[in-house]
Amino acid sequence: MGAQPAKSYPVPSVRRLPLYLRLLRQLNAQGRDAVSCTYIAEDLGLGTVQVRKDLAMTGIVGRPKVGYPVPALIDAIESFLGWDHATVALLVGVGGLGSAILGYEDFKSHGLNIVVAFDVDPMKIGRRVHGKDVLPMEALAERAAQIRALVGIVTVPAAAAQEVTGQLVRAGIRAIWNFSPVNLEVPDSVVVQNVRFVDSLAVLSQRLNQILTPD
Amino acid sequence: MGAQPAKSYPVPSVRRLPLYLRLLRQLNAQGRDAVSCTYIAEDLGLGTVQVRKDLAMTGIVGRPKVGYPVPALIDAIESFLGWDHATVALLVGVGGLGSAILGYEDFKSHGLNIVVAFDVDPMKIGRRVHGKDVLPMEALAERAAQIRALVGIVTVPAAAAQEVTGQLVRAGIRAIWNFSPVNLEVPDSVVVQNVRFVDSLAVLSQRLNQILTPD
DNA sequence: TAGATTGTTAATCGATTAACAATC
DNA sequence: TAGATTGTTAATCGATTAACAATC
Repeated sequence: MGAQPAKSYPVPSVRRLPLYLRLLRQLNAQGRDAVSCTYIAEDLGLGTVQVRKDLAMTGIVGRPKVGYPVPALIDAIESFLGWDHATVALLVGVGGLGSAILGYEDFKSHGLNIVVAFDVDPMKIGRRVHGKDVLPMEALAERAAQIRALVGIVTVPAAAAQEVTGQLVRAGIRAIWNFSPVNLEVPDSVVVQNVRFVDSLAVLSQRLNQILTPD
Repeated sequence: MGAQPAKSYPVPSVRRLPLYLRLLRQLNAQGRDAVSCTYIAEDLGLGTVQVRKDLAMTGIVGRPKVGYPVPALIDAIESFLGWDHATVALLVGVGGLGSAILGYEDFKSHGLNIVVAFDVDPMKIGRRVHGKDVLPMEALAERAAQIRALVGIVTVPAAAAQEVTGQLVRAGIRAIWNFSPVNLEVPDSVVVQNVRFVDSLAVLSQRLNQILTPD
């Protein structure tokens, strides 16, 4: 008895799963029913052992000489990530990035169903963006409960991010996908995943610097 | 003689630099002229040794008992990343995400100057988006040379990403910031940095799954 | 001086890769 | 059967963390 160790998987491996999934869906569409690690590794520029380890994480079992069954592997990855069912999400902050995310059709095939958006701007409230209603912040708590939203997407300016996060947490949201540069404070019962463009830009800049100054 | 080993820095450390920079700029605006690792680590939720190692990478030297001089540390980070001068960038693919990036003012304070955009859509060509001209793809090579663009931002649909990348490489671009899900092929002389939303979503989904199913 | 803080060397931890046994 | 491929255990590599010496 007591709290389970809550088996944790390597983040780098989890991050690679969508890469596999994309390739596998292509292969599936082409009617291929089996694929080997060698093939996947070759195509994605990874090591064969790494691919095997990553895939093993999802519970899939391959067959020597044959490889992995494509449809079963797709199912295994989707089920491991919870992408076999749609998770209800809402978005706060209908600026440029928020609007782009509302219009990004791909999330649907990745387990995320963005149902409604919220903003403080009276010019935006009442409109529909990519088919989704933009409601006032005051409606957040009630609507979130109504639709049983589990994920909150934060695309507000930095100054508003923590305040919005508090509202999301109080509204019963369990995961926050944060596109603002702020380090959000949340209770342990809520998960935060950050997407910070400038972090990625730093790596780009540093590597560009390096190839430009052969010093 | 011979090719230098080209000293490489840990990617995780480089990715953390914008986090430090953001805090330091805040402190600087408040007029603080020195800051300790303890303070930084506390504020960002990191370890003090990690902060020291990361900052040491930029060449900054601190003073025991005092800490680091804030303005000098900002300069050190900016110069390490090449953010002390604007790097000229162009963007290809003026869809939702592309437009959002064109309007994202923050990149200017992170060394990136997005000068012009390109698209294939006749409805978009000739327009201005967030003050930037949208030109036809045919104009890419000439304009890229004219403005001496070093960075190409790829925000086109997956199907077009590799083709566009080829055009960018031929136009003399040295770094590609790729927002498409495709693994781009480029020569060794060109750097690619990927931003893939669904990779981040995978981590979010898996962690959400984990807190929802206490199993 | 005493003590806070930096800088560095050594130990730990976790992910990747290599070696090899198992199996269809 | 032979050989390709999976699955796993051990070795390596790199990043983080701990211990401690240096210094203002």
